Formats: sequence, structure tokens, C-alpha cells
Amino acid sequence: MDRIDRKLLELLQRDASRTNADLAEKIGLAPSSCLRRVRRLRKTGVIDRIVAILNPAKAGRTLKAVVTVELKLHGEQHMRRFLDFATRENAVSQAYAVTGQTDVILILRLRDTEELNAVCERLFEDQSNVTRFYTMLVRRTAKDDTAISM
Amino acid sequence: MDRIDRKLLELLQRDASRTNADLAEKIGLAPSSCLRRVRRLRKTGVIDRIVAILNPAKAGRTLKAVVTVELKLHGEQHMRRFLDFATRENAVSQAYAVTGQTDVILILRLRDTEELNAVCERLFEDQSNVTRFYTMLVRRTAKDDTAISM
DNA sequence: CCCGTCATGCAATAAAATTGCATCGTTTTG
DNA sequence: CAAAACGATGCAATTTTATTGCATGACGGG
Repeated sequence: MDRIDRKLLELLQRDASRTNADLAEKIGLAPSSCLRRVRRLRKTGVIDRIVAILNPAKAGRTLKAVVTVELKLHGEQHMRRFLDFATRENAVSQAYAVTGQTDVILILRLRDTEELNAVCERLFEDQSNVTRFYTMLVRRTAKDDTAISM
Repeated sequence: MDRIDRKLLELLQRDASRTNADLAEKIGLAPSSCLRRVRRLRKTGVIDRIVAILNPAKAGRTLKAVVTVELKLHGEQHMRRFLDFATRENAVSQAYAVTGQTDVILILRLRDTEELNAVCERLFEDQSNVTRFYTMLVRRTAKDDTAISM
């Protein structure tokens, strides 16, 4: 993992649709050498996957919310059960067990407030293990990167 | 935007590295027709971009943290200034202005706790516009999807 | 100093994307 | 109601791109 690999990763994290020849030229290598590096990065798992990122508005998910969740019972199995439950919801795009002010943080992608309500009703129903939860609607997204700076 | 488009988007959000011929076969179209659909989805911006997703551990960012931030001054320009400031930090992967319990939520990707400390010192220094902030370390990531379910 | 290892570039080959064209179903228009 | 227009499709030819074999040169260990 040298300077060239890092440069490759930077480029591919921004745009993985460019051709290998382009990529090769940008980093100053022959196409074949470049390709072999990229393949190695994929094989070793540094590059996990190549995906399409949609425009949320044009894909019909205009609303984003962050929800912090406090659990009643904190045992490992209770935590796991809640996370499994939350993970199954399509609207949940990220789900984290955290230390500190709360127990779980969810990030939701929603069509509208109606869907928000429906998801909350399912996740935080009476017999669920949730003491309380705070819903914060995203007013403005200043940054939302998939890239990891190298 | 019909059933086939939605199926295409589902597939491409999981794996955009497959060949057009593969994709075409999976959805039951000829390669040329499939390609034209994908190109349209890109051109109209439904597909925003194609990117490489790295394995955070193998890319040297093992630590993730969620930080909630309360501002002193809440005017639009103060909010903007803080968000601009936060956005410039490489470790900040997501930055949201939100309604509700707090003002700003940041999601950080860090090498170690030392970097966490350094970032916090820069973002929440004395003359910054921050009343207080809560740092929550991610213990477990149950879900972290880039996909939007269609 | 020689050998083994590894990454590289070049050129040939294989695979994939792209395009032109004809067809078919649907909608619009006269 | 029929004709025209539009859009999406499949096929096959063409262009572009990825991939591979091979020879070269750099580097480190014995």
C-alpha cells in the first residue's frame, strides 16, 4: 500500500466508472499495471465493493432523520435483538450501538413524515425494549461522503 | 421509472461492477436495451455516481463516532459557518443540521482516539460557536448501507 | 556478485460496451 | 377509425476496453 495505491483509492472513491486507461493515465502507469493494482486492492478487500449512489430526491427518499434510542434492558442479547429488528426496516440505512448519551443511533431515509411515523410505530411499540427515543429531522446535509480520505 | 428501472437500481446499488451483459440477463433484457436504461438513469441523475466503497478497517479508519453539537448562536449564518468548518475536516464523513434535541450531528471516521481528540480540539475550541457536544463512540455497526430501497 | 522476487510496459487477445437499424406495441392526431 | 409518431426493444456489426503472456529492470538477501 504505497502512494500510488492511495491515489488510486482516492480516485475510485470519487468515481469508479472511469475506464482503466483513464485511471492509468491519471496516476502515470500503464493500463496493465494499473489494472493489476486495482485488482489486488479488490482481492485483498481494501476495496469492499463498487456501487451506484442514487440521488435521494430523484429516488423518492427526500426525508432523512437521525433517531437516538434508549433501551430499557441493556444486556448484550437485548441490544442485539433490537438492532436486528431495526436493521430489517428498509428505511433504516445506518444502525449503531454506541457508548455515551444514548444506546442506539439510527439514520433513516424516508419518503415522507407518514413513513417516519409508520417506522417509529413499528420500532418503538409498547412491548419493545425502548425507554424513549429522540427524532431529529435533517434540515440540511452539509456533507455525506462515502469516501474515506487516505 | 418502471419496475425494470427499480430492479436495475436495486442491483446496481449492491454491485455496480458487474457487466452490462450480466445485468441484462438478470432483468431479462437484451444488453443493448439494458445499457440504454442504465445510461438514462445516469443522465437524468437518478444514479448520481459510481464509487468504490472501502473496508474501513483495511483502509486504516477503525474508529467511528457520532457527535451531537449544540451551538451558542443559532442564526443561519452561524450555522452555515460551523457546518463549513466541520465539512473541511477529513474525518467528518457526514454533517447534518437537524431539528430537535440538538443542532448539528457529525459522523466521524477516525484512525484512533488520538485523532478523535485532535478533531474535537479543532472543532470545539474556545472561540468556536459551540455550547457543548456529546461524543458517542460506535461499539457495533449493525447496518451501514449506501443503498436506498426502491 | 548472482539469484529470486516483484512491479512494470508493451503488444496481442479476449471480452465488453456501443451503435445502426429494423421491428413491435402504444399513444396521439387527423 | 386509420395513419402517423413515439418509444422501447433485439440483433448484429463495430468500437472500445479489459485482460493476458512475456520480457525488462529495480531491489534485497544470500
